[in-house]
Amino acid sequence: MSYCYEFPRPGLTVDCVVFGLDEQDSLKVMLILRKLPPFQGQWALPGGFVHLEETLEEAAFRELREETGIKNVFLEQLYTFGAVNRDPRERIVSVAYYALVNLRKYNIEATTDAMAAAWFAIAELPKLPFDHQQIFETALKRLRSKIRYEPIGFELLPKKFTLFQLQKLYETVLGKKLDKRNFRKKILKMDLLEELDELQTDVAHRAARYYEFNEVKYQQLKQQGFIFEI
Amino acid sequence: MSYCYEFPRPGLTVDCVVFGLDEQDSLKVMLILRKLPPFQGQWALPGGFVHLEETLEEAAFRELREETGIKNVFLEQLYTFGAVNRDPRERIVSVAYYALVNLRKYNIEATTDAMAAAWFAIAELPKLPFDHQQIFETALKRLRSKIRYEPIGFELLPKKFTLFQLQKLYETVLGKKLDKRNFRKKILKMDLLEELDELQTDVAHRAARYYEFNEVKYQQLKQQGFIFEI
DNA sequence: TTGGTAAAGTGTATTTTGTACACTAACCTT
DNA sequence: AAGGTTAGTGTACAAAATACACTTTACCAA
Repeated sequence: MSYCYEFPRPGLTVDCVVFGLDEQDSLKVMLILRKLPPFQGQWALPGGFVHLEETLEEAAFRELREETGIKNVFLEQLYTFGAVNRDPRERIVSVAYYALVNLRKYNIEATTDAMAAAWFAIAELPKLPFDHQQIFETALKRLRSKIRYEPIGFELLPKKFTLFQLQKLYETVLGKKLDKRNFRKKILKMDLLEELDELQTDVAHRAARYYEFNEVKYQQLKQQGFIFEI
Repeated sequence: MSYCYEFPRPGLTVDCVVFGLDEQDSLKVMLILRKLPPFQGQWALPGGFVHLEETLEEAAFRELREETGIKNVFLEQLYTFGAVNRDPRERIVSVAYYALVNLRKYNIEATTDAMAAAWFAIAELPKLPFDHQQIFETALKRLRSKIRYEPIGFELLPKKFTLFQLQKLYETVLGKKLDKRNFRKKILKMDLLEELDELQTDVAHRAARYYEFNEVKYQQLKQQGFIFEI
């Protein structure tokens, strides 16, 4: 069976840049091992062809689920890459998405076979096929700028987190140290975090308090013109 | 002649939202009158199918030139729209771009036949076909947020402009009044404008000084971490 | 020529926000 | 009991944002 058109058409794919924070607060990206040519056996961004009956976002979620087991995560369109020779086979245009994941929930072992997908520190990525290096760089740049004026950082943390975890996250993503007192003052003043009655346990020092991000409150404030900014 | 593939493929198009500022400092969008079905005879965003041998940006520039006569303008990718039923014929995915134009240079009469393209005030757009209303709204939102932290507003003005023209532009796009003294203080402090030895002529009041945006200086400062912000 | 009109151009005082900085508290380990 | 580790807290200073009103210039019309 084949599908014929009057004019030639580019192929259309989606690719995903999945970011996660590991236990040492370092930023990682999930790559998959390609099982088919081209670039068989190389690590690459998860992705694949868009089906006719699904939206672009649905295609991105489907590929993520199929290739890495990840679901129910923050996912946002990044940019569409359309260089003429980005794929060695033929003209293929790719709509890139980026995702933010609480990495603790997605130990690779639990979700897919460990040989097919793995987390890589962003400073130690292998050489990527196609224009995936460029896609990754675009995603990292977007994450770094977006995290400053939208509260998307919480997507990388567990539901309950300490203020210091949050600070470390910002330090990691933005690549600079922040002042502890000023950071706390600023984030608490926004009134977006719920202070929980729960403290850390099993830590070798004074236990920190847990907080939760209040998404509903954020949406309300946003309506009223509030602008999140770190 | 026809082109056949093993799996069905969506069609791939580009659409452009072209913004211009008219003489009364009001924001306009260029629409074209569709000559072919679907939606024949309706006003719509300029756009068309992506060819195999051109990038997405090249396709957007080509369609702009062919349909409106516009060339050499600021053009940037906006978002890719992929709802399953956005086109009544079949599945078509569209990569949207937005453009900023010095409208005085592009009087419709000078560039293309006046019946085929026209400027519309953004508050008085006709009903648009496909998801073009949504594309337009996305573009307007992008323009409003981007103009605050990138010096793209200058693209809408002639090369030489007065500070008051610039202020009016910001007031129009952002939809609020700004303080004259504070605006001048802020924009001049950035040191991105060249004061020219030239004044307005033929105005019924004190003539204002012309200024020019210094793109080279902006790129240098940006390298050094400078962030433009209004 | 003169008076009216319309926008140009200019400075300061106040408020708000950002920044720099150091010690005590609590809990675990040895 | 002492030492190690992170939690948690306030103030003084600097920088940036904001609010605000009058004089200057040029043309036009009477």
